[in-house]
Amino acid sequence: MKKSKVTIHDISKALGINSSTVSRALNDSSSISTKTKQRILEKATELGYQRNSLASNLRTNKTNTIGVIVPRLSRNFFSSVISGIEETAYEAGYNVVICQSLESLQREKKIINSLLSNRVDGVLISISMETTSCEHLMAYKNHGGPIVFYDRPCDFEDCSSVSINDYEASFEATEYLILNGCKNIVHFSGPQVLALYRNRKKGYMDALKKHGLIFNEANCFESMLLKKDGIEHAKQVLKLKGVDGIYSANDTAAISAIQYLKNQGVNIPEDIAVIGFNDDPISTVIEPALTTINQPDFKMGKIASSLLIDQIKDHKTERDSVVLSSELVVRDSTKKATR
Amino acid sequence: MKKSKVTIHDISKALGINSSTVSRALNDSSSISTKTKQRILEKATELGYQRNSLASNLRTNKTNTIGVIVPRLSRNFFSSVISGIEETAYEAGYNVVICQSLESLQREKKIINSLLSNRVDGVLISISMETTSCEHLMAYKNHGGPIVFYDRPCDFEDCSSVSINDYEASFEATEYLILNGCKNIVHFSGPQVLALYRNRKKGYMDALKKHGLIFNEANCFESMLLKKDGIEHAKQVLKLKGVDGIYSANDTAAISAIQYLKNQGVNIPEDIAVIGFNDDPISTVIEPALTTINQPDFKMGKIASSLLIDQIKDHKTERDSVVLSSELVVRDSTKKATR
DNA sequence: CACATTAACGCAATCGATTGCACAACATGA
DNA sequence: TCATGTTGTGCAATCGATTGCGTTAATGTG
Repeated sequence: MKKSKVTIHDISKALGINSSTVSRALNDSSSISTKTKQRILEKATELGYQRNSLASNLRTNKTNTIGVIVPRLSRNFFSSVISGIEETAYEAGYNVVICQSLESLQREKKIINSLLSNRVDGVLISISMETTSCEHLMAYKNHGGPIVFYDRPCDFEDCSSVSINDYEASFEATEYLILNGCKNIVHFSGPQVLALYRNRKKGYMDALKKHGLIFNEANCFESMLLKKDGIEHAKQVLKLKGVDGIYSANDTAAISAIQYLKNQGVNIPEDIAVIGFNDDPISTVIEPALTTINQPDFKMGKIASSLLIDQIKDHKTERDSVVLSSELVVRDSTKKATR
Repeated sequence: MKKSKVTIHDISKALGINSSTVSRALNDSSSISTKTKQRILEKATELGYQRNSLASNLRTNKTNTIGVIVPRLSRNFFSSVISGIEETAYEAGYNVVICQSLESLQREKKIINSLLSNRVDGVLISISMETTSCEHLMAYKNHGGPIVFYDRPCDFEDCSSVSINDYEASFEATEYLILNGCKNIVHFSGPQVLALYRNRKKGYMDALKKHGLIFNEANCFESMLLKKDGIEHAKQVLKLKGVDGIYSANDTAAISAIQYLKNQGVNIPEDIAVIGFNDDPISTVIEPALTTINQPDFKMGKIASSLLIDQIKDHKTERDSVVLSSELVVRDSTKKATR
C-alpha cells in the first residue's frame, strides 16, 4: 500500500529549485535552461513522479478530454464510430471517455451531468431512442462545452452534426426492391421520434409513390429493431399474405426475420426479398447474404471528432452539418432469378 | 459562449452564508439545519450550479471512477463484460471510463498512464495480446490503485482476477469432437503469450492424449484469430488432408473458416466438424449453426467490478481468483449423422 | 566602463471544494 | 446561577499544478 504521492513540490525540495520552475520544466517551457530541465526530468523519473491531472485541469480549466455518448457498445456500427473518434482525438492530443446510454433518456441525463461536472471540453452524442427533447443538452451547452451530434442528430439549433443520407439511401434501397420485381414491400422502422428513422421511412414511402405503389401504414412495423422485434415483425409479415419484399431499417431485425422466415419455409429471396441497413459483419454470414446499406462508420467518427475539436480549439462559431453518403451493397437476399 | 462558472462561493455570496456551509449543505451533511439546506439548494438550482468534480476529487483524493481497459470494443464478449461492469459500478456509485488497447502494448501503456494521472480509484484490465510483461502494471499498482484482471489474467502476484475454466472447457470441447468420431482434430490457437490461450491449447492436447490420439504441433495454427486468420488456417487445413475436426479458440476464426470451407465444397459437419469459443450472437446465424462455448460475460463483468470495488472501499488485502464455469453449447456444426 | 537587454528562475495568488477546529447561541441539569 | 452540552456556522488551511510579475545574474552595446 505505498501511497506514494510524488508532487512537483517533492521534486522541488529534493533539488532546491522552486516548484514553479519544476512545473515549467515538466511542461518543457522555453524559459527554463536545458540543464535544469534535465536535472528535473531525471529527478522526476527517479522519484516516480506522475502528474496529477486533476490539479492541472482545475487550474487551467480544461481537461483535454472529450466525452462520447453512445446508445449501445454492442452494435458494431457504434464501436467502429468510436474507433474513428479515438483515432482523430488521440492525434490531436485529446482523451476520450465513452459512455453508453443503453437507449435510456434517464441514463443519458445522468451521463451528461457527470461529463459536465468532470468538465470535459466537448461532447459527441448519438441520442437515445427515448430522447424527444433536448433540454438536458441545452443545459450542457449553456454551461460551456460544445456538442456535436453524430448518426442521430437532434432538431437542435446551433450544433454541428454528422450523419448519413438516410433518405436517399432508403429511397434507393426500396427502389432497388421494386426494380427487382417486388410489388408489396413491408418496412421495419425504428422509433419515429428519431429523425433518422423518420427519414428512412420517408425514403421508403417516396420510392413507393414514384413507382405507383400504394403506401399502406399497415405495412410499416415500428419497433426498437432488436432481434426479437425482427422475429415479431416476420410473424406479422406472414399474416399479411402476399408480401414479396422487406426493407428493414437495420440489419439486426432483418437477419432475425430471415431466420424466422426460413424456418417457416419461406424462400429468400424468391418468395420475399430482404434489404437491411448498416452492413454489419454478420450480414455476410447469414444465408442468403444480406443486401444492405453500408455506412462510413469509421469516417463518421473521424469527422465528428475533428468538427468537435475544431470548435474546442478555435472557438469557432459557425456550425456544419456534414452528410456522408452511404452505399447499397447488393448480396443474395435480393437477387431474383432473372426472368 | 456563456462560460457560466457558478461555484459554491457564488452561492455563498448570494446568500451571505459561508462557503463551507454551502459545501456541507450540498453534500447533505447532518450538521446543517434543514432550513439553510433548503435555501442553499434552491439558490443552487436557481443559479444553475454544477459541482466541479475536479476540485472535489483533488481535495478528497478520490475520483469515484474506475478505469476499464479492453482489447477491442467490437468484440461482443467485451461489450457484454462492460455492461456487467457498469451495472455493478453504477449501483455502487462509481463512474466507469472505458479505454480500448486495440491489442497494442504501447497503447496499453499510454492508457495506464492516463488513468494514473487522472487518479482513477482502480483498474479493470484484460491485457492485450502483445503484453508479455506486466511492468507497466506494476508501476500503476505501486502508485496507488488496485487492479483486477478479467478474462485474460496476468501471471501477477497479488492481484485478484476473474476468468473462466479455459482448460476444462477446452478439454470438454475437444473430447466432444472425439466422441463424435473425429480422429484428426486441428486447433486454431491464439497467441501463446496469453495464459488463456495456453490453457485452451493444453486442454486440447490433454483430451487428445486421454483418448489415445497423437498430438501433432503441425495441427496447431497460432494467430490473432481474426477473420482473415480463420480463412488462412482453413486453407492450411485443406492442405493437411484427412482433417475431420476443428476446434477454434474463438468464434470469429471458426466462422470465417467455415465460410471458406463451404465455398471449397467441404461439408460441415459431415466432412469436418467445427467447435468455436465465445458463443457470439453470430454463431447462431452461420449455417450450420456453430457449436461453441458460452462464457458468462455479463456475470464476469459484475464480479470483476465488485471485486475491485471491495478492494477500493475496504482496502482489502486478500486477493481472490474467481474462475467461472462455461458451458458447451451444441449446435449443428458438430452433429454427425448417428451411425 | 556604464547602461540596456535578455535569460533563468523565484514568489505568491489562484482554480473550487473540503474539513478540522473554533466559536456563538441556546438549552439542560444540578 | 454556573457548568456542561448541543446545534449550527464561520475561519482558514489544504489538495497539486499553473502563471503573471518581479528579481537576479549574465550578456550585449556603444
